Amino acid sequence: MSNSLEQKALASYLEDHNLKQTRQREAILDVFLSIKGHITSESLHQQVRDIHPNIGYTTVYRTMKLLCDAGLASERHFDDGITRYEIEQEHHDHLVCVRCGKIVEFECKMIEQAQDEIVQRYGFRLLRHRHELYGHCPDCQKRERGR
Amino acid sequence: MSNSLEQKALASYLEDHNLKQTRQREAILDVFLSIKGHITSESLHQQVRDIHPNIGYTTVYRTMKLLCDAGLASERHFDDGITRYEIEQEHHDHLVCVRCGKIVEFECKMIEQAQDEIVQRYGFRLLRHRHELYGHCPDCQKRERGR
DNA sequence: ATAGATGCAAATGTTTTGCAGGAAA
DNA sequence: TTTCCTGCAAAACATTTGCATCTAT
Repeated sequence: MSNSLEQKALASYLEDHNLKQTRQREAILDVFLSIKGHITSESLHQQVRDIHPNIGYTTVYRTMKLLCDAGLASERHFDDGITRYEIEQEHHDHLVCVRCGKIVEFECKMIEQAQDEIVQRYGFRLLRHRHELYGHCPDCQKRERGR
Repeated sequence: MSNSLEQKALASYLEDHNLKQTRQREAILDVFLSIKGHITSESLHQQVRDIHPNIGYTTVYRTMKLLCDAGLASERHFDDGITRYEIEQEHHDHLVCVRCGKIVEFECKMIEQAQDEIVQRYGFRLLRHRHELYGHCPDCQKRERGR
């Protein structure tokens, strides 16, 4: 186990909340951190099983909820309805390819400004937002033309 | 049953696809059209039951899928994971109050333009998008201050 | 008469919960 | 040794499917 910032953050969160550091929690965090992008509970469970065979689905769910509470992970719900987790980081939005499933992250100051105006117009107080663009990625467009 | 545009659209869709016009389908469409905003399957089922007591959940689901295929309804998945249906109309986005559940629709040309730029930058072809702002509505803010 | 629709019950897929045994503090 | 965790099995949801029956055409 590498001793990353996230590992330390988890340890201190656990300590602060009188929770225990277990091999399962470490293994799940390890696998989760090794993922580049977004991972489903199922895929996470499979990968954790490779290094920690007897781990249960339940523990994966419970631990991911814990990581979310600790601010290390966040849940994403794209249009297919399956929950995915990603590493909590600077806010960004997503471009999703509906053919191959590729997910690209983007950020746009202009849109954030426009959002603020809208929120003001309706008198809301903004807590968070989600903005997803669905389409075909360059590779899939090539593939389409190739046929 | 009123003979709205949507009723006629459904009738012609059914005819075109060799499907049958049934009392259940009419009842579901009637209730669905009477809703101002977004409705869950459960709420739709309850309301349809009031005017057509023996209708099954299954039929509600199947009919809503049919209405979506016919272009009269569309599915929405907000962050709570429960499917909601809305009347298919000009594209718009949503402001959602996370305290009381109120949903307000908005539209913003500036954002649409910014989106087009992003899509071009990554070489995607845009099919659709979703943009949701989550926060507290004015009423809930008042309530908060009142405490 | 026939294709298609319905409603029930059962299956599905995902996530949650109860609980007895097991491990960290 | 006490508190918290785990893994299993079962429950809980939302949604879908199989099937015998019914109905629109």
